[in-house]
Amino acid sequence: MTDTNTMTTNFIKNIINDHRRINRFDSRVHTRFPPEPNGYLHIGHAKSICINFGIAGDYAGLCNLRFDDTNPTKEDVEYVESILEDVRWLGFDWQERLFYASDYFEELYQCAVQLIKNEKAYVDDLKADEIREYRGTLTAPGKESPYRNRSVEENLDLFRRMREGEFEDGARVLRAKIDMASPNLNLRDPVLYRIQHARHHRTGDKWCIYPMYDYAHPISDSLEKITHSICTLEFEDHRPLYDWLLDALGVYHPQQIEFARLNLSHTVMSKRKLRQLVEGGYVSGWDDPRMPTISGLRRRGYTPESIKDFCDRIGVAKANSFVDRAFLDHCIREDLHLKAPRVMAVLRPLRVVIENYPEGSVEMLDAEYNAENPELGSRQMPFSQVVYIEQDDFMEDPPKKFFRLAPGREVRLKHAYIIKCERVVKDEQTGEVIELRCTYDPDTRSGMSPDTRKVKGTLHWVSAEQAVKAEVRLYDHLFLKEHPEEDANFTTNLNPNSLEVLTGCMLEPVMTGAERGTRYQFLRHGYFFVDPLDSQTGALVFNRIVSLKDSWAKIQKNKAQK
RNA sequence: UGGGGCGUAGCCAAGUGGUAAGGCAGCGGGCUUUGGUCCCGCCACUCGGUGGUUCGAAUCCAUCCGCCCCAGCCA
Repeated sequence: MTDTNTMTTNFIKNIINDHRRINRFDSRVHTRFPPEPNGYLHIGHAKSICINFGIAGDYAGLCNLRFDDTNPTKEDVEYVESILEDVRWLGFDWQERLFYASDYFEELYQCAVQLIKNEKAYVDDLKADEIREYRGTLTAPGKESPYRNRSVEENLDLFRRMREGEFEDGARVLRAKIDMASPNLNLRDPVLYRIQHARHHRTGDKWCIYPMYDYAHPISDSLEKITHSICTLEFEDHRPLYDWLLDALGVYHPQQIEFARLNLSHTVMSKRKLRQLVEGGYVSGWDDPRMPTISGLRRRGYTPESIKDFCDRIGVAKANSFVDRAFLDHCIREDLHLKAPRVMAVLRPLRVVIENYPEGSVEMLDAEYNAENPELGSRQMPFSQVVYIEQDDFMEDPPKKFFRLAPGREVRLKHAYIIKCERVVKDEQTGEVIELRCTYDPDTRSGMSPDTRKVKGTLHWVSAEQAVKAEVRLYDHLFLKEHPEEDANFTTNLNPNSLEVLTGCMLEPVMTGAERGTRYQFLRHGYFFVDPLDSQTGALVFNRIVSLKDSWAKIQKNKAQK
């Protein structure tokens, strides 16, 4: 992993540096990550998590984890549990500072009472659609509710009775008394509390009125003595309300700062759309390895380090942006490059018989796990008369620059010998190549010195007799289009080939013991993860995390386009 | 047509009056028992456009253009 984070700067850090220069907030830095438990976290949330916990770490400050659980009808403990797991998995520690907005319901209520007493809030009897009408439009000012000038006593009484459950859902709301003519719609007497006779996942039936985000959030930040309340751009318009409320209450006042949320190419990021993919059966669940959710990336085999590195390197700014998926791929390849043992796996086997190799004899060849990281050690690989190679590594009539196996041509089998293709055996019916008859040069075993000849191609292979069968799942972009959300019905852009399941894959015998949740490089293919749920000893299942870069495939693709 | 933001390479992004960092992608070459990695080189005479201020402007001013967000009793 690169160590760019400590050197990178961004506009948020610039603001914080300014604050520290003038000793604002006593030079403290205290952030918070405030998810609503109404869905699973995705990589966009990871960006926010990394910013909030990262900045706290950079300035020796603190970062709280706080659930913004103010809407019981949409939230659930299933989500809070998954969120806790995801943040923890990413490697962040909120220590003893796990909070819930619902912990503050009583304080929030008392603050509302104070606003009423100061004639800064009132109970409105208008119905939802009436409030909408009274709000006006983007260009026309709104008009004041007929209930706007009730007495403090009446407001206090009504608000208390709202809490006590005297009224039906939607019968009344508590509103801030600000300015119905404000060009900022958020200031046109925003709703602070609504009546919802709903059971809350933490407070149960204690409450039947629930605070709105715009009301609960600033006060929660204030109570926690947050210094920098970092959120996404769409809340920029809400900042005047955030500031108004805290000023109206005369309480500790954090600074809200907004940044642009992350968009990733070839996928969708909104909770609503991700939910649609799950509920529509387009994917197997929130943790489907094709999903951009934290749980999906984890199931796929991405490391927390690679995700953090990615988040650190994409930067933080206010311009809307679309980060290329290729950059995420780059980050995981870089992370696994030295970490992952490199082993042989033949995904689409082609049988090769080495005619001059003594039948029935097996020799063990030494093979290091990672030539660039000797610490990973080595293992023994059996070599025998019958091996499998990749179907793609043989062509009967190869093009110019193909330097793999072809009739009459030689290649090296990595860690073993140079072999020559003598004959091609085909299925009499279909004409399909079903076996290669080859010879080997016994003087070319790896490690022998002097090395005999140089050949252009080196192939991976597996000895047939000892091979371990496995299932391998190859993943590709979930969507064909770079920006699938451009179309109203984004599901039409789904990639029909985003998952390919290969069942007859042949692995070298050392892989028998591959443990769930571990990562390997399959030589010349990519990085693979032993599926933590589906893999069994004797029935191994691998997820492709990311392929290796493949310049041969690129050449082929460019040629095909011409 | 109200308000709030944002425009630096194909994609991110630094840059805060002194002459355009870095990464990804791409292209060319070297090395290579992974067509991987690694190494070397190329890739913005110009910062949305146009005027202006200045010895000097991506940075300041004016004006125009483009894109995003806001009319939930969601967050």
